[in-house]
Amino acid sequence: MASLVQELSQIVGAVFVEWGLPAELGAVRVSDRPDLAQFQCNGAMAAAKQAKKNPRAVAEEVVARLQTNPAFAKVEIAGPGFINLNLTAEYLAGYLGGIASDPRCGVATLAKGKTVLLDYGGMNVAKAMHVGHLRPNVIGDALKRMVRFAGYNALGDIHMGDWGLPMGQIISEFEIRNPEWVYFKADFVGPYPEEPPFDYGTLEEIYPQASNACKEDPVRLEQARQATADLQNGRPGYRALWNHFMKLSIADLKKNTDALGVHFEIWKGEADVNDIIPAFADELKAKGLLVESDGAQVIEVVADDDKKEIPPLMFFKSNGAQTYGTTDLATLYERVKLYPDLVKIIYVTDKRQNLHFEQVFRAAKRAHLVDKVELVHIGFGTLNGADGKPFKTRDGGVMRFDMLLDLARQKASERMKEAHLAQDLSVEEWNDTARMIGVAAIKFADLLNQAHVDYIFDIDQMTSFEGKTGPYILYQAVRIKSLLRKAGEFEADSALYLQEGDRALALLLTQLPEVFAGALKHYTPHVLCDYTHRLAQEFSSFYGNCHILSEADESLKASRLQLCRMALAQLTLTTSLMGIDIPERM
RNA sequence: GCGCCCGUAGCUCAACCGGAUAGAGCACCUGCCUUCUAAGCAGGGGGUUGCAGGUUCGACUCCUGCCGGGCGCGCCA
Repeated sequence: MASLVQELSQIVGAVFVEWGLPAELGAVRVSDRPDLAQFQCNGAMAAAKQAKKNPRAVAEEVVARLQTNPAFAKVEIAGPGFINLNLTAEYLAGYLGGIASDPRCGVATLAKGKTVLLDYGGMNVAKAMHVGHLRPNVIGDALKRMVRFAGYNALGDIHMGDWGLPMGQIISEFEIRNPEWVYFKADFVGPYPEEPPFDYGTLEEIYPQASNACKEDPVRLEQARQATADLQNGRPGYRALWNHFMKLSIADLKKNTDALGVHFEIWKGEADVNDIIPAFADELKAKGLLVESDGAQVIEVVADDDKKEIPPLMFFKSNGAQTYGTTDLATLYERVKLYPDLVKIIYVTDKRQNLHFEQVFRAAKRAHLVDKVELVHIGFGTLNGADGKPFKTRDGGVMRFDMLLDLARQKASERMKEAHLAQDLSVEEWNDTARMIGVAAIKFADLLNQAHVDYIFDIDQMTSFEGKTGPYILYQAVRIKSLLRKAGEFEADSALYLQEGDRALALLLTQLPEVFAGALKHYTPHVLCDYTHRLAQEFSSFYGNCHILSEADESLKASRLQLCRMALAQLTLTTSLMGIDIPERM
């Protein structure tokens, strides 16, 4: 199914071809000047440059042919050679009618049978999920939904931090506190207990204490390092203890990500590649890529045309231990083997890891691991407080994730009370609606900002029902739902009669395919947010200025209800791509 | 020292591959509720796009040099 802009580009492109010009120059796009026209084509200027002709003369040749086309109500040349186009109401209505009942709202499927893996969790074992985990989860999940909607088999991998020094720090801390536990007895032959002798809260508490102890005391740090090495070498008691960490942590992470509405298909972590690392290292050695440097084993990643210094990827530290470079590269190696249809891996992490991923990607290319796989790193910016510095709680701490969601829910609830909204809801419905609005507020605000820039986290602003916010979008969508409920049954494929007041909304509804394609191509969900907001606003304007239920002309009423239904369908689709749900009432 | 990112309205942010008069939201001002959810709608004011050059029909966008802010640069992840 071609989008409207594609249809128009074909028409205009064909005319360019008639004049011996490339069809691509006939590309039509939505006009920059809606006061002058609905659509424009800039190809005449480019063609004139190539053929060294007068742009207006070229445009005139093209326009002469277009004027006879029944699709256009108006074809004009403006300025240096812009071709401005307006559609007839019939043509526009005909196009919209064609996508009215399309569950994809006119967006074509772009791919089939190919797998894209997204690595976006990055949460750590034994460490409470906090505000810093918001962006990778929200952005990664949205990108995954977009990739999936495009037709790919999209897999989200949480890639937990479960194998580094923190594990050794916690294990050694437990060993100091509870040396009598069977996990630490060298002569114990098992089996180890099924249930851990501690709960998740204890684990969460112990980690920062152990971490601090190691910072202050080199001897303590050495203990932790040794424990890490022993764990990685498979010491049974440590592995049994580590299994407890995993079980408790995953349960807690699931609770948090479920509350946020973010999901993972793959719950793997750094530890999962531990066993393949020796063989992988041998392969790298055989390829001559693993070289010694200052006692460590590294992969050089400098290129001849590099202007900057780029350090090698650290594969084995001088003490033989792994780094996150080791596990990231080995994970890549495993993923490529595991998913034969893999065409792309998208990593969503803090942008401060830019250099690390450049190193990993270069190493992977040198090792020919990814000859058929594209690697993409989306580095996101910092979440700042009102002072422009990294967001902290009042007492200077890091806000826990569950606190963050609860804060958003509370704020949403306050706003609902202020607005006297949803007063007839039951307590359960009220709380659930407040929760949905809170999550929508946070996700929309996060996605609205370009991923790579830092942004100011302002909970009052993002939960506001006014302005470019999640709640505003939901509010408009709920108004449509309410309207459609009142309208009752109506002809599903009613013909569209586009009056003056309906035109702007109708025109906007044709733009989703290009918006989606652009957002997907550049990995920019904020483009989708912007469109969603424009659509909500355009609907609101339409709603404020046009009679719908009270419209006496039955066919016009049906046509307007059809527009409402399409607007709701698109709002539902675009918000779902952001991981945002729309309540029935609010 | 080297490298990456950012600098646009009072504030928070957009601007598709170099296109027309740089757009939204907030805040401010003026109208509109006996009609479908007024936390809505209609309208208004507000800009030397950090600075200085360059490339061309045309630059927020590309190039060079400055100024200001953030971040990174082998054995943490």
